[in-house]
Amino acid sequence: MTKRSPSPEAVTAWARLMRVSRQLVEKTEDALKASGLPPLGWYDVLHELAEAGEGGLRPFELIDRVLLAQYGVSRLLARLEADGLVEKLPVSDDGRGQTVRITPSGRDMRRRIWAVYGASIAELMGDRLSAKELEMLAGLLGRLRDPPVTD
Amino acid sequence: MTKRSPSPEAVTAWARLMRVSRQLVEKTEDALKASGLPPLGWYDVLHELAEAGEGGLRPFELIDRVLLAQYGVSRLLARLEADGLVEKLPVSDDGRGQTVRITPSGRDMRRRIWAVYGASIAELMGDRLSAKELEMLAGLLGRLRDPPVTD
DNA sequence: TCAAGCTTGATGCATTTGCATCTATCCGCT
DNA sequence: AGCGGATAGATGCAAATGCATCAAGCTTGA
Repeated sequence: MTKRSPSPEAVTAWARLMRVSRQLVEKTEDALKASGLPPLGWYDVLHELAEAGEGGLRPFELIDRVLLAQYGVSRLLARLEADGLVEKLPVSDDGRGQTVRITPSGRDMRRRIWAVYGASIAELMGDRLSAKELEMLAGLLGRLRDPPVTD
Repeated sequence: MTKRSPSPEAVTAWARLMRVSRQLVEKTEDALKASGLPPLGWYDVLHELAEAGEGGLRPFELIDRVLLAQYGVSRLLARLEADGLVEKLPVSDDGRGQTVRITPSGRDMRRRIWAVYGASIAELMGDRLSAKELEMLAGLLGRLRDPPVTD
């Protein structure tokens, strides 16, 4: 197996990406903590479940959407359920599985998190780049995604 | 305190940034694990110490450079020292402090990690965007950085 | 039909992280 | 000199994560 060297441009872009993404996450997490709200991961799950509607989602469907390992989803859902933000329903045609649905209080929590999360996004991204630049950034990032996106 | 809403462009760019950065980190960590190498955080510290040269760095200087909390640095250095990759020296003019210096075996480890890390960057960034695009990406990300960069 | 193997989700155990706090030293001020 | 507060670094304890494995249910094929 031959190892390749990255170009200087690739290294610079990588370093910026790593540093910036961690800074943004950290600041947002700090804002959430300061408001007594749960971490970002909770929002991701509540968001996906809210979008899924009454039908809910199977835990394994959440794995790819929130980029967590199977056990990560399992335990995060357990915490959300313990807090009454989601509920687990047995699924008729598969005795192993369950369907997870967001509860009213889960929807409420999602809104409360978004008030802070959204403000953080507005401050950290919206205030620093124009709409055109944001689209360009999203486009470039889309090409790094797996699977790559070409919009 | 009035909460603001982010623009759709900002939300899209944010979502892409979050997802892509996590995917890239995950793939790179997987590659390191597959080679029996330590995680990315180890590289960051070894890299900073290698750049610092024989003079080494004080632990508190690493905090901002590697974006870790104070206790994170303290414990990561303890692990690196236990593995013989760095050494801690008392510092003459401050009895509280210490200077951390990379060892030859630390330099070697840094090289071994880079062989995999660099290849990962080349594959995940270099292969997907042109040099021009990488520069543009770095420029946009630089504006999101704290403190913002205007190069 | 039923054994072999796959999928879904949970969990025991070790490592890592986060938070709060601690010790030791240093600095500034009176 | 000596007190009060700040700074450097470590650490006890709780929570979260990673890894391996498990149990239960499903599917396939001889």
